[in-house]
Amino acid sequence: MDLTIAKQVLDNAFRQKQLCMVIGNCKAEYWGRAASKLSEGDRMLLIKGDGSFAIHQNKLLRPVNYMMSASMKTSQENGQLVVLAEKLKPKESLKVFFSSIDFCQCFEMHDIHDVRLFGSEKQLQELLGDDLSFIEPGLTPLKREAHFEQGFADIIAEDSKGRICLIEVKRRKASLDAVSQLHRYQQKMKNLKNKEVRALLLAPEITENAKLLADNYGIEFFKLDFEISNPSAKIKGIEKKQTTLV
Amino acid sequence: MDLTIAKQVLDNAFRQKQLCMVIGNCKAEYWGRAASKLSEGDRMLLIKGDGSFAIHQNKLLRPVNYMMSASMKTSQENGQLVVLAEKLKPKESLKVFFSSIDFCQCFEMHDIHDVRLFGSEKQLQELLGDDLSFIEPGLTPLKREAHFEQGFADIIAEDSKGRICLIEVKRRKASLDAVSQLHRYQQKMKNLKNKEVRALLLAPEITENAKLLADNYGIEFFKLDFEISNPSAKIKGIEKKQTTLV
DNA sequence: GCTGGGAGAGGCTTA
DNA sequence: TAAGCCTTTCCCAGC
Repeated sequence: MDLTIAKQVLDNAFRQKQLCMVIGNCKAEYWGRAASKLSEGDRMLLIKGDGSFAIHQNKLLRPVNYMMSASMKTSQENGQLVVLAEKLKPKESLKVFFSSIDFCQCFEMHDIHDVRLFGSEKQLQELLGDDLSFIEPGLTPLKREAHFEQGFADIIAEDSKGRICLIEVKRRKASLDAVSQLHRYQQKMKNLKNKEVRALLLAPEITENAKLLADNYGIEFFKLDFEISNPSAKIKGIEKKQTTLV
Repeated sequence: MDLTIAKQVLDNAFRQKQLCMVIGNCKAEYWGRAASKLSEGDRMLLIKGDGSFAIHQNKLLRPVNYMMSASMKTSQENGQLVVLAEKLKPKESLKVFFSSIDFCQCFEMHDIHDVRLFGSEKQLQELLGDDLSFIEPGLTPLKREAHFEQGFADIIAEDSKGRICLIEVKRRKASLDAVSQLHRYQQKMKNLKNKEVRALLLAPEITENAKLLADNYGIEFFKLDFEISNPSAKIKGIEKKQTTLV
């Protein structure tokens, strides 16, 4: 395909915020938050109406080079079609050099619906929030998402003995990060209230090291059994995993 | 475009591991790690030779629905072209229903070069590893074996007073996570060696709360000044940020 | 605008 | 295979 034609097609499409696809042999240079060089090869350039700019190889989900909210400019240099994406804050530039183009076409896209997702962490929290006796008898919610200066806990509750309980819900296997995160909230709350604060971590699983760290911090782990149905999610059960006494 | 033709084009392209692009009006259903429903709209389906499967809207960098390493199957149901992506471990399925297709084409992609990235965290570590006196006079790296055996800090060194120093390098502004991460290493090392262990956090910046937490944990923060040049990165300077005495 | 944190995170490396 | 961690993470909600 002729590079000059391709340039015209793109320039017009940018104005109309169409979805643009270019396939051809190209190289690319990025400079900004990092820097990169991509040598010649067949790639697909995907440009979207909101300025999303992505160079895709024929592998992996993610683009090999990309920019969000970019301003685009095309030009011809040395018999190549150059597509430049630029951005301020942070200052970035991505330059693609097409030596040949197999395909270049743009489409108007009519799309008013966004995806509805079920089984997110937030949804699990909501399912739990209503009835914490699932977790432990006498546990009553105080307020959801109480904000601290350092982040927040998913649920704050009070147990039957009047102790504050911070509850963190994870939809995936809990890792060291999750334990550290909850520990930070626990420490912060302890300092605020100047009394004992329980920390409860709910997750479908936990890694071995994370469990050790949780035990070390006095964080209680509960196995959260849930299923993703459609169009929602359902808590099937919650079981406390006691610290193994050595 | 005729749906039956599109089906043939795709079936053939899957066998040849080509890059496939389909544009048309579709809806989609996902079930697996979570569940989702996407109502009708114009979208682009991008399928790659390695089984990467992505439904793109005309906005955002990321696909609205996707699957990696998927097995693909096409079929026709009720006058719709159905493209099904499935996977085991974890068990997932993504079904796309095209009611109409504007475009469907596949390309053989010749591409042997991958991107070379400069300014990664690992590269910064390597630049530092050679000469720690940048950070503090008398700081010397410990044996590489120790680094590998433990494997949980970027760099392990010894200061002029013979104390073990754990050094964590971050290429971006250090957050609470970074501080927690380094603190975990510090605690672990303390328990192993049963003596004082210094923890040094090197980053271009640090958030306010992260700095407070670092101070609280006795983690020392150093401002790391580097620049991304081409084709590499360069450490420009390292300056210790003392705890502000209130 | 910055900060914190989730994500169906993805993707890589090492044990 | 699992765990841990980096990413030009992306993306969003709060402040």
